[in-house]
This record gives sequence, C-alpha cells and structure tokens, in this order.
Amino acid sequence: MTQQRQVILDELRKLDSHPTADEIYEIVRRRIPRISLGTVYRNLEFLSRCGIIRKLELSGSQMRFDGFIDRHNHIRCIRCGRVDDLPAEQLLTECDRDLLKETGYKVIERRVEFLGVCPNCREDEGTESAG
Amino acid sequence: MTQQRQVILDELRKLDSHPTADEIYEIVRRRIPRISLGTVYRNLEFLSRCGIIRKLELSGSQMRFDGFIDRHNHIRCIRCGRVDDLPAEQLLTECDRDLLKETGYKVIERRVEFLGVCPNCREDEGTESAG
DNA sequence: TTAATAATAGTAATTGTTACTATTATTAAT
DNA sequence: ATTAATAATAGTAACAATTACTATTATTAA
Ligand SMILES: [Mn+2]
Ligand SMILES: [Mn+2]
Ligand SMILES: [Zn+2]
Ligand SMILES: [Zn+2]
Repeated sequence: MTQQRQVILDELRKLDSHPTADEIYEIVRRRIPRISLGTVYRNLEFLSRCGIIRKLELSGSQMRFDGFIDRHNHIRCIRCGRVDDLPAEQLLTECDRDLLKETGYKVIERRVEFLGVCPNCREDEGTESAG
Repeated sequence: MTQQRQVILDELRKLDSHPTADEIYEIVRRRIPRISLGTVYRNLEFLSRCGIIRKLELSGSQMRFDGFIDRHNHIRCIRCGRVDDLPAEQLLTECDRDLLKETGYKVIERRVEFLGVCPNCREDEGTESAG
C-alpha cells in the first residue's frame, strides 16, 4: 500500500457516486497534487483485481468504480448519467413501482446481460490440462 | 438508401454474431472496397436511430450491432467475447440450468442494469415547459 | 552502502469513435 | 442537356479513454 494507493482507496470509499477514473483523479489530486492519471488507472486496476474495489463495466463507454463490493446492482439516469445503487435483489417488472418509491427513479428500461462460457470455449477447456 | 447503406444493412442481417463496427467494415469492404469506416459508423448510427437495427451497448467498451430488433437479451462468453441471443424472457437463477441446455452456455454471472430518470432530473422535467 | 525490487510521474502510443472537408452522386428546375 | 441545390461519400484529422513505456524515486533485503 503506497500512499497513492491508500488515498485512492480512501477517497473512493467516501463516495457513493461510482466515479470514473478521471473523477477519482481530480479528487485525489487535492491531496496528492503531483499524482499522475496513469497511477490512478494502475491502482484502480490493481485494487479491483484484488477484490478490494469493484470495477463496473456498465453499458456506455467509461469505466466506473465502486468502493463497496457487496453484491448489488445499479441504476443509471438516462438524463444526467448518474449511477446509484440498487437495493440487493430488487428485480424486474414488479419492482419498477417499488423502485420509484424507494429510490425516486422512474424506470424506463432494463438491461439484462448474462455472462458465461460458450459451447466452443467449454470444449476447449475440456481439452486443456485441467480447465 | 444509398448502396453503402443497403449493403451494410444486408450484411448485418446475414449475421447473428452481433458484430462491432469494425467487423462490419471488414465484411462490407469485400463488396465495396472503397467504403470508408466513417461511412460505416454514420450509417449504423442512422439505421439504429431509425429503429431498423439495434445498437447494443453491452458492458465493455465496444459497441455492437444487431440486425434483429425484436425484444431479446444477450449472453456473452467471458472467454472469447462472443455474443449470442437469449430466448426472450429467460431470466435469472432458475434459468441458468435451462440456458445450459438450450444454448450450451454455462452461466457465470448476470448483470442487470436499470435505466431511468433520477429524482433530480424528474424535478427538472416538471420545471420545464412540458417534460 | 549497495544491489534488487517495486511503484511512481510524465509522456507517448493505441484504440474506438466522431468531426471535418473536398469531392461525387442524386434530384429538381430550367 | 445545363444548371443549381441537396445529400452522401471517402479520406483524413481530431478526440477521449485507456494502456504502454521509461527514466526516476522510493522501499526492501543483503
Ligand atoms: Mn454500487
Ligand atoms: Mn441479438
Ligand atoms: Zn439524472
Ligand atoms: Zn467463447
């Protein structure tokens, strides 16, 4: 834990706004004015690989980061881009109404993406030493 | 409908692979060798704005395009990046097993993102002329 | 202290995408 | 046909997010 890494982690944990790397850079700069953007990216990558933070690969191009690693989903505003947490397993149609009450968000759309291993790749795994 | 636009649409509709703009460019080039990547991007944008194709903003950075606009979700291979269709409303935990049978995909993770309008933006809408 | 290791700052390179511009194609009016 | 107006193109430049590179600085282990 270098000073830079610690400050990045500290500042990220203060936020519930799921900032981009650039936003974190601007915040950390107040405490470490000479830190470089590369260091921010490198440490965010490091921390998320260690499972200390979460890297959110939401739709849209920019990566966002989350200081809280408990299992939860997210909701994004299609107007301003803001990303908020979603109470754990609040899901699907029947929840849209509850969500309005609980978070104030009017749900317009839901995106569900499954991640898995395709048949081809599963075959490859079988072929290898010990998938 | 220019020739370029038509060929882009034709080729996209031949595929079920949800190609990136670059992949479409490479394919269309075989029929129109002098087409430019800019034209491909411009027409994909145009076609998806018209609702003729779908632009998929899945997690991960690159945009993908879908010639089929009926409502369906997608599944991506975490190994090779391949994106496949998902039978319409197959959803969540109990489905993982069925998905394995139906698509051959071993589900590792699910990502659900809600899109909506945040409380702030909803307030703004109220303030404006006619939301 | 010196050598080995690791992380950094600063910058350059890469990548996906969009914007710009001069040229070419299409249409409508003469 | 000839012209003018419009739209789309090819090619290139600009852009923004991210990653890679490199010389320097900090840390640790002999
Ligand atoms: Mn969160
Ligand atoms: Mn599809
Ligand atoms: Zn908003
Ligand atoms: Zn695969």
